[in-house]
This record gives sequence, C-alpha cells and structure tokens, in this order.
Amino acid sequence: MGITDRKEREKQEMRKLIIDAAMEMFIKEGFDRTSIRNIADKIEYSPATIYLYYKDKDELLYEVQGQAFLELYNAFVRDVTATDPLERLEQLLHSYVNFGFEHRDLYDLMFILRSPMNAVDEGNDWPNCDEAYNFLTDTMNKCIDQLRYENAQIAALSIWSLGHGLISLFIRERIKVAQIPDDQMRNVITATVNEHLRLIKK
Amino acid sequence: MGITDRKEREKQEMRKLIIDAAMEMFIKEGFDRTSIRNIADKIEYSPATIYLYYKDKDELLYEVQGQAFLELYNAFVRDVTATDPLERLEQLLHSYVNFGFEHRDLYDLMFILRSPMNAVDEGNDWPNCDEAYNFLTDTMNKCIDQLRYENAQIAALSIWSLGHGLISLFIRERIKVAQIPDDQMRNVITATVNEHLRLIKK
DNA sequence: AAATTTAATAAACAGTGTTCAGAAAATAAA
DNA sequence: TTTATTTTCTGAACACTGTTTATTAAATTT
Repeated sequence: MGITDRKEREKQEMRKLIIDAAMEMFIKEGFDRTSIRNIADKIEYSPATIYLYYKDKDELLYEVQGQAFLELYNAFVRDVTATDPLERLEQLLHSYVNFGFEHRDLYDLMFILRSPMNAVDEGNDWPNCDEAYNFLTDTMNKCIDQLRYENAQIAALSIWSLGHGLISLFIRERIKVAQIPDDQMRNVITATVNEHLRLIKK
Repeated sequence: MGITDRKEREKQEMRKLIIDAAMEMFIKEGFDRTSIRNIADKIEYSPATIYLYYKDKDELLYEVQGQAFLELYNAFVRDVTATDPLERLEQLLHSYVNFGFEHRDLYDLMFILRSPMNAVDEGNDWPNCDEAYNFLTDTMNKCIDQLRYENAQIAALSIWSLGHGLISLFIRERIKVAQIPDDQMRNVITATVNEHLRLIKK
C-alpha cells in the first residue's frame, strides 16, 4: 500500500517539523522557557496536535538530547585528528570543553537539565550518548599506558568530570565566586584543562 | 519604642517560619516541585502573605542557598581536622564530595540550579559562598608548594571542577552512561577523587 | 470609642502541561 | 459520485503555576 507509506512518511515529516522547532527554541530560549504553546505557534498547529506525535514535553527533550549527543560526537570526529594517542586525548577534552562553551543551551539540556524521567529510566538510556562516551573510553584506552592513572575507567570519569565541572560551573554561573574577569574566563578554563592534561601524563 | 522592636522581631520570626518551611520542602521535593501555595499550606497562611515577606520565589531560593552554603562551610570546619596542609586539602575535597552525595537536593539547589537572577547579579552574590570558597583557596595556598600545579587559582578551580563534575553528573544521572553498578557508585567516586589527589601531589 | 495604620487574604490574571469531545479532512466503500 | 468510515486536528477545559491587587481583619494610635 503506497498510501500507508506516504502516511508514515508524512508522520515522520510532522515529527521532524515539531522537533526542529523545539530544538531551535530550546537552544534560543532554553527548555524551561519554551512552552508547548510556543512550539505550536511556531509551526502553526494547535498545541494538542503536538501530543499526537510526542507523548509529552519530556519526550521532546529526550529527542533533542539525542540529536545533540550526535552533534557532540560529530564535533569529536571533526576535532580529534591526531594520530598520537595522547594527543588525541588532549584534542578530545578540548573539543568537549569547546562544545560546552560554544553551545551553552545545548550543553545545558544535554548534561545539566534534570533527566526526562518518563522517557529515560526504562533501561532505555540516551540515544547517541553511548557513542560519544565510547569515543572517550576508546581514546583513553589507547593512551592509558602513557598516563599516570592506574585504571582507564576512572581516568575517563576523571577527565569527563573535570571538563563537565568547569563548563557547568561556568554555565550555571557558580564560577563567579572565583572572581575571574569575563574576558579571561575562556583562557582560565583552557589553562585549567591544559594543567590537568599535563599532570596526568607520565 | 518596644512595640516597633516586637514588630520587627515578629517580622523576622515570620521570615524564618517561611524560609524553614521552604528549605524543608526544597530538600524533600526539590525547588521546581515546591510551589508557593505548597509552602503557604504548610505554614497555614495564604500564598499572598509570603509575598509580604519575600519579593518572589527566587528570593526564597537565594535565602535557602545562603543557609546551605553555611552548612557546607560548617561541614568543612567539622571534617578538615588535620594539621598537615596536604592532608587538609584531601579532607576538604572528600568533605565536599561527601556533602554532595549525602545532601543531593541541597547540593542541587546550591550548585546546579539556574541561579536566581532577580536576587543575584546586582554585584550582590551568594551569601556564605565566599567563605566556603575561601576555605578552599586558603587550604590550597598552604600546600601549593607540595603540589605539581603551577598556579594556586587554577589548582583550586581544578579541584573544585573535579568534585563538582563527579557529583553533578551523578545527581543529574548522566553518569549512568559509564554503567557503574549502583552499589559501587560511591566507591568509584571516592576512588576517582583519591586518584586525582594522588596525581596532583609532587 | 473612633480613627488610623498594619497585616492577611480572596480573587483574579496570565501563564503552564495535558486531556478529550467534537469538528474537519482524507480515505474507503457503495 | 455519494455515502460511510477512518484519520487528523483543534477548541475548550482541567488542574496547576507565580504573582498582583482590592478588600477585609486585626492591631495600634489618637
């Protein structure tokens, strides 16, 4: 039946229309400040229509997160170009921190926002998040012998925590207490990352 | 005038009544899931009354954050007992991570929640937050010569970021992607902290 | 006891996520 | 082509949210 195919295609197009609008508004205004009615207005449908394609607002978040994790993964692939394993780890961490710094609202909804409980939790974790995390563990495994860490899992967690800590303290403005001038913020964060990378090397 | 004194005292008592209820509910239910009406119900006043004592919900958050930062500072004072400077830094980081692990909703509203813009931002930053941060910088300064860091400010930021990164990834459940069994979570976090402490020492 | 100031609230406003009965459109059957 | 059926969409409502305001109740001063 060609007709059911077309219907399925139209359904997917509608989902895309909704999610693209949602993503754009989540990035521009933030998740909390974007309402279903706002999204509905943007795509010129009634709010109720959105619920025919997505279960609830959390499912929109979940979907956008999936795309965002893919974007992060693509940034890794783009930025991590070296052949030397250690250099690759350095590029990876810088790519991560850079991503957070450049795409704050996206980073926020990926790593800081409370997780969408309805969508996740059923064993069913984030799409494309594994890929990004595996990129880290793979990169780590290939240079772990050149690092002072004893355990690759802990090394990965340590690197991630440092990067996430820096970015999230910055995004949520807690870093203010350190009284770093705005125009030096980027440099200080980069320096902290570099210092950490220096210390973990053998 | 004794009467104005009593009125002032009653006003402060009312503020305390409100903020105690707010704090209890923020901890138990989280900031977002606690409404002004919920708080009003708890203290058996009308919602509008709360607005006679606090400008808005953000001011309640701001006030609770102040108390929470004081609690964190007290935890530092309680836990950091060693005389050896390096040992003190270790105790401090463990105290911080422990606080986050044990008081998740409190930690959440202190360090993860979007900052209350109406209350903060006018140069007027968090109360008692400086004290806690200065505890870190002081402790850091006293052992910086025994560390491999070149700069005490960056060292402090690095330590803080690692601790905050770990706790916030855990609280917001992003750490799930690392597939650490629940019953080992605490150990892995502690191990990561210890590993970091080991690597930064000369 | 009356006038005035202070304190508390009921009710409303504009917004939120979400549901559901019914209208409109598209498809299938006659 | 016309009728019947299925699919798609929406207006209106529900139960919330933070916040403001006009009005009532209480306390204080005159």
